[in-house]
Amino acid sequence: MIEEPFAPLPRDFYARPVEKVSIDLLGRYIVRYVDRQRLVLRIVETEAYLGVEDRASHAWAGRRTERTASLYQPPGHAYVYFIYGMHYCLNAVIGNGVGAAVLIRAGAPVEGHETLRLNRRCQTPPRPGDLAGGPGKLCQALAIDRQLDRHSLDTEPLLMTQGEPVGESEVARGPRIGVAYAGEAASWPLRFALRGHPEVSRPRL
DNA sequence: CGGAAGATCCACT
DNA sequence: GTGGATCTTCCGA
Repeated sequence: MIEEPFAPLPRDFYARPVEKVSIDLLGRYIVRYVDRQRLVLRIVETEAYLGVEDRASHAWAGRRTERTASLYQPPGHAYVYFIYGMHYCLNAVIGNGVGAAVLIRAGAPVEGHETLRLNRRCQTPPRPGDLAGGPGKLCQALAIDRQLDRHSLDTEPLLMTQGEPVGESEVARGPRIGVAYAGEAASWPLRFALRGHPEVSRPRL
């Protein structure tokens, strides 16, 4: 049967190896309700963070602090954190007990273009990547902050849905962004994107 | 308790 | 391509 694009992804969607989930999330929708308006982005870029064994992960070496407690929730919950004094980043938790998660790095506008643009305070018309071409931009466009940390991603006001799934042949991969400090893990190819999509963040894959 | 760094973005050269 | 903004979080002392 054909799944409706706005049917929520079930919790067990996330209960798989983090790399698989990172790839499978490409093409899916992020659906966000704000003041009864529905905003929709199609996910075009993700990154996998493996947890305890991954020096780039907030759960590296088994770290478990007040902030990173969210990484140890059951599958399909949100981990939203504040970074660089001004940005938020959204993750989907895998729930495997070692702190694995998928960072949502970029999305393409599907619904609510005008509100997305206003949230981002950018000129009209926006250029590709302006609205949600980066993890901080994506959260700003969707008005996501720490209030949504620990939110279950199969219910309003923030959910991930079936969207428009893609085949693995459409997926490009490469090293993750902004983790140069992570030693060997910095070169692991755990960044994934829809091949050639204009809304993917820089540098392009 | 202090200092350093950060899963980023933007303006400027 | 480079540097500044801005402040929470974390770790070591």
